[in-house]
Amino acid sequence: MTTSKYSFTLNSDLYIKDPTSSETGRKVIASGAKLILENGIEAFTAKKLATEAGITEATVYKYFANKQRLLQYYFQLYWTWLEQQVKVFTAIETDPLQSLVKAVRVISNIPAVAADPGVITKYDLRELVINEGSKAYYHAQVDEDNAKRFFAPYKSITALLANMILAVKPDEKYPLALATTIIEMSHSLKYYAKHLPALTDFPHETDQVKLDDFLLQLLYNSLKIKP
Amino acid sequence: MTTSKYSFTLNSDLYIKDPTSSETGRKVIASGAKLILENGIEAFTAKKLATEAGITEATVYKYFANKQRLLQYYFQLYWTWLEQQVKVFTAIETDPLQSLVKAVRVISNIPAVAADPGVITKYDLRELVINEGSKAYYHAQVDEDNAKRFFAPYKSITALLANMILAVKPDEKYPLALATTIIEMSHSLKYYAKHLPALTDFPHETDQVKLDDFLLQLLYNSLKIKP
DNA sequence: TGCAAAATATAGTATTACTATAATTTAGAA
DNA sequence: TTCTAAATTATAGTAATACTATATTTTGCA
Repeated sequence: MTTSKYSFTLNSDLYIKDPTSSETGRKVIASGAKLILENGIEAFTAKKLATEAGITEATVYKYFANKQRLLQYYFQLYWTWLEQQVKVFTAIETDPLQSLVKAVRVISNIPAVAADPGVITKYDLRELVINEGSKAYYHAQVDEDNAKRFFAPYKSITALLANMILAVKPDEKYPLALATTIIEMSHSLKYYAKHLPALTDFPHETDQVKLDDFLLQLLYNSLKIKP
Repeated sequence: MTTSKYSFTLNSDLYIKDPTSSETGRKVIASGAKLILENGIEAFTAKKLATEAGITEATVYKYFANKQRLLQYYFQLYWTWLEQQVKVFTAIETDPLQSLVKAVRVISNIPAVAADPGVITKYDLRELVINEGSKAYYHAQVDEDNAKRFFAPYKSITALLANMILAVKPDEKYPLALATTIIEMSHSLKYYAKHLPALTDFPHETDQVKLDDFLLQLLYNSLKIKP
């Protein structure tokens, strides 16, 4: 493990050379995210990344062993950052329920902001993880990768939310499964709203409000609390 | 659309030649499922399928244009079959709540049974869909594929469950999102229990009972009903 | 200024995801 | 039974991919 520019620790087994340690590395990250967002991970190749970033294919492989690792890098970066966000935004709350509600809102809704050129916004990073994130672990090598602790940040934010659930309802039988449900659905329902709206009751992209409302309802009802 | 051996209709755009119409086609389906289950869709190739099935690579392409279509075929087969199961098993119930509970149990739990050799069991088909199913729609071509109605059976079972939810609680604001949540989590929590148990409260594969209990709890609480 | 590290240019390999076509086998109709 | 059409095979080929290797050049910094 090494500390990177993001001011938190990412698993160093993910990369060969830390991409935050050089301008070239940062270009790999930014161009990779752009291309994966535009055309999906399946259409993404090292050659396209090299062309987009203005570097050579061989250089790409100096940073990441393969595209699965690059995807897992984004995955880890996202969840690590999101957990930090949750911690920052809930720190000011004193009431456990208010904390929990705040946490769900932070997880469910990331505002779009103007980007520094050549840097991925968190909004884009989130969209990347919504679209492709599940492929980081729905993979034949999941157990190996899990042993390398590649999914630790995802587990960590889930555990954090589960503990906040327990703080509100200490006798909750399934805090982890409930936390997992909230986190997973906050992402997948967003995807469905955009691409398979028949699976949701909030078909338009604009209906973030309804998604938040649904998730909070689910939570309130599960904790048997009145809003 | 054509009617196939499964006694329900699958979208004929999924295949070039109906694989249920010949022994060779059935071998493609059975061998494909076996290989995808064993090593995942990423490691799966037409050549391996041909070798496994004892046919030639060219023949495989007479049935399916590419492996994405084969995956979507399994996806559609599974959800079509599962919806039928739900209908069969809920037909005998008269009480809407009992119907709904039965539906959730059918969706969440498919018993392992002895296989006819050379035929995929529903249990294996389910595992395939749990492991790889999301890749049928988390894909850059999702909108095109949706326009071709490849996801119709998935939408259909979701709508069925949503209507059962409405039968129990007519003023439910988000019946579709709730149905989607139950269906999605019944599959993904099973995967997590096996591979990322830290995300669940029922770590052992044996704990199907706890998964069922969790999903029913979620449902009861959402509908504000006491078990 | 000199040296190590970083990046490039270049090349090459095995595999994949198909497509094409001619030859052979098979199944069913006349 | 023979004929025909369809199914399948055998064979071949192509463009692209996912890397790996290595010698050369550039760059950063002590």
